[in-house]
Amino acid sequence: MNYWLMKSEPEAFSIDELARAPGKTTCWDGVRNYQARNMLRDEMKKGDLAFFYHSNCEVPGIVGTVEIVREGYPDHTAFDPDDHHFDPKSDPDNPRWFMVDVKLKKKFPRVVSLRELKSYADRELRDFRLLAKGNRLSVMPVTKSQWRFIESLSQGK
DNA sequence: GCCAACGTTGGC
DNA sequence: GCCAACGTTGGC
Repeated sequence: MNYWLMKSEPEAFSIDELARAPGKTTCWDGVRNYQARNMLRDEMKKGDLAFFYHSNCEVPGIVGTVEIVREGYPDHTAFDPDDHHFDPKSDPDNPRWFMVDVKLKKKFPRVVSLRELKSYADRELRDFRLLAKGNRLSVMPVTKSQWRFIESLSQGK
């Protein structure tokens, strides 16, 4: 089993919206970056777990966990001219963009903020991709030890 | 709203 | 294949 981190702008889609969604499940659409696409399409497996990260907001940080419940399949929003994520270059017969389905596992009792995560950048989170210089990936791998550490942070104060 | 750091596009 | 111009991301 592998671990991941997935970013979403809460203004576009927040963890509370996921909690209200039917079956607490949603398709993770709109990823338009090839590196992230490859992970969604090829590497994420059913049963994998991912952190839900709120980006571009007042307190950016990790707000909970989700489970991958459906593996990579074509992102249909790329085919819809009226959709914000429409991409004329994605052909239904040869889709360029992919998505997975995720189900809410747990909303953390508190936000583990980016600011807090950064305070461990020289220690437990030394190689955390989120903290790497210039990192803009919206989907990225997390190691097991990083996962455990951040989960334990979310339980404490 | 600003802007640095990227990624993509397209002319040549 | 180079690279300038442009668009996006996302913290602050």
